[in-house]
Amino acid sequence: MAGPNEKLADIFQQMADLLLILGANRFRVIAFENAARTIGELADDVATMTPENIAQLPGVGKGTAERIAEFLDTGKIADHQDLLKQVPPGLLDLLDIPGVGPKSVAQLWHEAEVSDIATLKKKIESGELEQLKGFGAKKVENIKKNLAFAQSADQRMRIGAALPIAQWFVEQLRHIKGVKEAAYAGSLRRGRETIGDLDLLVSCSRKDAPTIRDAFLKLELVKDVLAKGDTKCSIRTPQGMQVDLRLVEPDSYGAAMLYFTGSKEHNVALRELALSKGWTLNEYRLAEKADESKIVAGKTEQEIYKKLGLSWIPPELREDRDEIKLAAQHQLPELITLKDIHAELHAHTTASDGRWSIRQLAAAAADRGFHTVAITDHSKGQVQANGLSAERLEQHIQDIRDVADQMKKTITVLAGSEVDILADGKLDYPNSLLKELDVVVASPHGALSQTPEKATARFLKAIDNPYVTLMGHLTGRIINRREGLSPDMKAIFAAVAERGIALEINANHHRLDLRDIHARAAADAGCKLSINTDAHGPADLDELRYGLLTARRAGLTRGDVVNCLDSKALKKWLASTRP
DNA sequence: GCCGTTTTCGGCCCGACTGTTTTCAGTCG
Repeated sequence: MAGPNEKLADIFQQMADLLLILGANRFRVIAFENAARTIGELADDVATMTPENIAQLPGVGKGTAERIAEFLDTGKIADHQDLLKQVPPGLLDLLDIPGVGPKSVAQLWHEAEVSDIATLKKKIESGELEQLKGFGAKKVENIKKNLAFAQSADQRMRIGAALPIAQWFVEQLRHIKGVKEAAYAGSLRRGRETIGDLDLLVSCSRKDAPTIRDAFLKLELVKDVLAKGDTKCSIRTPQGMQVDLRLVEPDSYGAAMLYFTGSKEHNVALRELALSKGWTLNEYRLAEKADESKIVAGKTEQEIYKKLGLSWIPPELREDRDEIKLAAQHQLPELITLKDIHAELHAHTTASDGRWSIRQLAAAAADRGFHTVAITDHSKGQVQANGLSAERLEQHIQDIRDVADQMKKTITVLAGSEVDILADGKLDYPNSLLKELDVVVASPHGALSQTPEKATARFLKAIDNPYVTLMGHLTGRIINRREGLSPDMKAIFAAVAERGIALEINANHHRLDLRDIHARAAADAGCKLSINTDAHGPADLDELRYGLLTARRAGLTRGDVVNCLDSKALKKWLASTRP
C-alpha cells in the first residue's frame, strides 16, 4: 500500500511534468521536482508530522507546505487537478520515450493533435509526423525505435542485476590498449537499490580516445549504438540496459568521477560551493572563475573535495542530504565496511527451502572469516518453503547442536528460526519452543497488503514477544515486484529501541529491506541493525555487499550493526534480548 | 517555486551529442 509520502511524491512529480509540457518557468518545474524528491525520500510519514516540521523540509516552501496540508485534508490537490484538466493525461507517457522531451511533446500535442502513445503511433504510420517542422526522417525513425522503451522506462534494474554487467564492462575496458583507468560511476557506485543506466569512465590520452571508443563499441554486450562522439558514447545491451561511456584525460579523471558518480543534486551543491569560493567546477576540473585556465584541482576526487574545504565523501552518501555540511565540519560517519562484519544471523538449510546442509553453511560462513552463524529455517506456516513443524524443529535444533559441537573450534553455530509473524502479530511457534532457540528472526511472509494500521499493530505485538531477537525484512517488499507493508516506522523503531532487539537489513538484492532511509531513521531512533544475507544457497553469502551498500547509504557505522560485534559481545547482546 | 551569516528580490550548474540546421535548439545526464 502506497502511503501518503509516495502519493504526494507522485503528484508533485506529475505536476512538474505537466508544467514542463505547458512550458512553465523551468525553475518552477525544478522546485516541484525537488519537493517530490524530498517527500519521496522522507523516512517519516508526512501525515504524522507537524506543519512546522513539514515547512522546515528542504525544498518545501509556503506553496508546497500548503499543498501537502490540502492533500492530507482532502486527499487531493486543486492545482494538480487543474493541470490535469489542461493536458491530455496520456501525453505524460510521451516523456518516457528516450529522445522526446517536453518541447517535442508540446509540439506534437499542439501541431499534430497527438494525445497519447496510440495516436503518436498512428501519426508516425500515416507519415503525418514528418510534415512537422523539426521532425526529419531520422528523428521520427528514432522515436519509432524508442517507443518500446517508453513502457519499461520506469523499471530500473536491480543493483544485483546491474553490478555483474558493470564489472564485466570494466574488466573488458581495462584490457583495451591505451586505457589507463576504468571504473563504473553513477547510481551503481552510490549503491542505490536500482540502477537507471550504467555510467562507465575511462582515462586515456586524447589521441587514444577514438580507438578505445571503437573497441568498446565492438564488445559482445553492445547491441545498439545510441550516440557516438569523440569523448562520449551510449549503447544499449541485449538486456535493454543503457550504458554511457565517457573518455577523459588523466588530469580530469577525479573531476569526471565526481561528476558521473553524482548524484545530480550533490553535484549542484558542490558547484554552488565552488562558485561561492570564486571557482567553477565541471567534469574536467575545478578552476578559477575569473580565469578558467587556472586549474585548482581535477586529478582525483580527494583533492577536489579538499580544495572545497570538505572531507572526501563516500559515494553512498552523495545525495545532498546532510553530507556536505558534515564533510565541511569533518564529521562524516566512519561508514561500516565488509571487513567489519563477522557474523551471519539469518540463513536457511535443506531442512526448509535452502540448498545447503547445516555443515556446508557453517563451513561457508567460516570460510568468510565469520565467528558465528545462526541457522534459521522457516517456521511451520511456510508450507511452500517446507517450514518446520514443532516436532521437526525440535529435531533440527538437536542436529544443529551436534554440528555446533563438532565445529566449535572453527565457528560458533547457533540454533535459530525465521519465525513467521502471523497476520495478527502472533508468532508461528509457542514461546515454550522459541525459548529453546538462540536466535529468533521474526518476519512477515503473508498478509502483505494489510493496511498500515494493521501492519503496525501486528509488528508491535511481535516486538513485544520476549524471545524475538531481530525483526526480519520488515516490509516484505520485493523490488520492482511487490510494494510490501507500510507500517508506522516511527512507532516500530521506538518499540525496537525500547526492547533492545535489532532490525534487519536483508541484504538480498531483491529485498534490501529495511531500505536505506528507514535504516537511517532506525539508527537515529536508537535501534540496533543487523545485516544478513538470508542465504538459501552457495552464492547467497555474496549478497552481503548489497546489504552493506544499503547500510553505508544509511550512514551506519560498525557500532550500529550487531554483526560487527566480536564473538563474546555478540553472545552477550543475544542474552540481553532475553528475559 | 525556493532561498538568503553580504540578499525578502533576483537569482537559481554545466557540457556533449543529435538532428535539422546555415549558428542552434532540444535532450540528456
